Amino acid sequence: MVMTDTQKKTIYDIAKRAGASPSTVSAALNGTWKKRRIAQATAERIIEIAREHGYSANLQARALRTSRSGLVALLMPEYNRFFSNIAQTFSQEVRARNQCPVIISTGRDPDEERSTVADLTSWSIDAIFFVGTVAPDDLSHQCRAAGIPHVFVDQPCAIAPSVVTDSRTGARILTREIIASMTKRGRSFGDDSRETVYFVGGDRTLPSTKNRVDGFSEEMYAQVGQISARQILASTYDLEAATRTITELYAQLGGLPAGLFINSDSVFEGTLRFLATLPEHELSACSFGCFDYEPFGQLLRFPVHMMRQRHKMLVQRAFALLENETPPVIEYVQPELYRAAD
Amino acid sequence: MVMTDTQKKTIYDIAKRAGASPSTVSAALNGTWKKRRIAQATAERIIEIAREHGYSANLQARALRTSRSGLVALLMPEYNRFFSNIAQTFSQEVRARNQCPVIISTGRDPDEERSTVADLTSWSIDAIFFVGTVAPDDLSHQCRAAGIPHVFVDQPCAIAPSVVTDSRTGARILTREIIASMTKRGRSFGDDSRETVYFVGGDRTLPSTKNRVDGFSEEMYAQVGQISARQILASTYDLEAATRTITELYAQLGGLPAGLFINSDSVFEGTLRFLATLPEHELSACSFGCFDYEPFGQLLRFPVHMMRQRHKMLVQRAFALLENETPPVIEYVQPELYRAAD
DNA sequence: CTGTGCTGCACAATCGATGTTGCATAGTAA
DNA sequence: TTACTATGCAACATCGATTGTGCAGCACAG
Repeated sequence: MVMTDTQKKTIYDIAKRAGASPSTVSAALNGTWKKRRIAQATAERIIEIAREHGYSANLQARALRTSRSGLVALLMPEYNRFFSNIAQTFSQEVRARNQCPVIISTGRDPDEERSTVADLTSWSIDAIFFVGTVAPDDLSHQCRAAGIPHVFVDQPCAIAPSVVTDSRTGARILTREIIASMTKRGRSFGDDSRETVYFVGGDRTLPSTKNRVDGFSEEMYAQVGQISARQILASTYDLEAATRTITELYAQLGGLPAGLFINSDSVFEGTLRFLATLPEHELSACSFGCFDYEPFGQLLRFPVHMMRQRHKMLVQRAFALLENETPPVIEYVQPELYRAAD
Repeated sequence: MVMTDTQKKTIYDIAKRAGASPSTVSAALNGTWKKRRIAQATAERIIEIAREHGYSANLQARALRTSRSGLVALLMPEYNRFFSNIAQTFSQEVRARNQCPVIISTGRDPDEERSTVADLTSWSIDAIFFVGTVAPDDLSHQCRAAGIPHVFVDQPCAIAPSVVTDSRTGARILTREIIASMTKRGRSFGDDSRETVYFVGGDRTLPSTKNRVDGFSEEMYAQVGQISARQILASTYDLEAATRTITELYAQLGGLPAGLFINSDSVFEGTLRFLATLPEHELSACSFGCFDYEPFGQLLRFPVHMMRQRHKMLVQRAFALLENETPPVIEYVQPELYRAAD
């Protein structure tokens, strides 16, 4: 056996070995030989030789020629639990379609997002999935200009197909659960500003947070008859900031409120850094709900109700929208309530 | 303003607009114009025109010509907490080098790993980082054959540069901590098979688990004078399997053992699914250690000591090895102990 | 006025795969 | 025998950027 492994094989090499022309080899290897009236025997012989020599096509060359790369990209803000789940499902779905998943995190930076999309278009990417992006409309325009099919997940875009969790309904249900839990604990809504539910974390300029705030407010209003702007502490998803927010709230109220609506996994973690310092009885007097699912949340020293976003469904619906070349619609996926044992 | 956004710009278009030749445009735009003795004024004019027209290079064409893609890949088994952290750091480092990170999960499937590497070589990838791969030697051979620089992280390879956590030492330290915690709880090592520490989870055929088992065993032997094979329950990283394992152990022992060495995040989660069903006093009688860092682990109803792998350091050292073209060495990074308040 | 050297750029080959066009040969009908 | 079609394949242009080579034009020395 000659060690020719390090030498790159091209269709020209294979053509020489097979005594055929490069174009015949190309046709044989990419499956179009039937269309191109290559004899089956010839095709099979070429395929065999290619296999023997460990040939694999140069994908740059192919992409340059066909202007299709076989790459499908996923842009997401960061690698937290939710996004990682999305990424995992995305990878599987792309691979199932015989394409190559490319996953890129842009850290919630709009400039980074823009330049990444520019990069991707330079790679003649076949499609882009945007998850939780900051500036959907700009990105959609960019893609449209480059003729790249794209879809938004978890963050709606007015001018492109989107699949999002129904945050408003989810937030209503979660709020209802928190209130029910409060009642079980014998807390009732009073004049004391501690005796109510506070909404912590997220970014109100983003639709998902906005919808959760809306759902929260609606349910509060429906059940309690009032809701104050002071109850909404939603300015960022940042973990450290969440720790500060809850610490300040605690100081200001002179203790924990009767209920906490925690927006997202990262806020959950940040909040817990403070909560972990509190004595048992303070924690068990408060009712917690988290809009995100965190398995470890089931196992804390106190019950936490959670809304689980159905990441698999989100991704699969997104593929469906993409493949049907749907016009700009927003499709909603209902989240699931995880009800803690109170 | 003419809307020419959808038209793809090439150096030929720019050349026409600038009244220059494509090669001059190329040199101006890719920064080699000085080497190629293009007048600064010409270069600047071309650059300006290109910016006006929103030109961006066709990366396929560049890669085809130069056989360098600007892509750097990370292969990892799945998106758990540890790997996601690695991915995050990796992305930042790659971007800081003006290259494009490509992250792919292969689900611990050797065939998938092989075919993915084959794909990547077809993309003339510039370098590959392997994290927690199943068959390092095969992969290294593949890369070597294709002339692709590569490095292994968290899983050593005998024939390529590797950066791994010092699992043996880490496991010794964690075991020491568990034993100390047991002593505080007034548990001592006796004939009763409950009165000792059990090692749960992981895959002994993999070096990292093997080293942790070794470290665990050494420390047990050093402190207690004996260690039995029955104490090692390490056959898989699977989450569900971990739940079964701890359930069976509990049934078999008639309760929790005095100490548990939990190997990895996923095993932690699986174990907790069972532990969450137990009453408080049983949990507080057992000493827990986890070889992985899980922020929520600090916030459970019982203390858990954790070894935190330093993912940032791992990735940065891996880049260093790659860039210095180090010969096959294994570099060790010490993990950090998180000591729970007992 | 010729020769030498430098500056500034254009020309053309090249990377590897694709696909259109065209040219032989064989087979069939008239 | 002639005309026509179908078959099987090779030639060649092409995708867009890179890069080795060549050639004007100019300055300056001899």
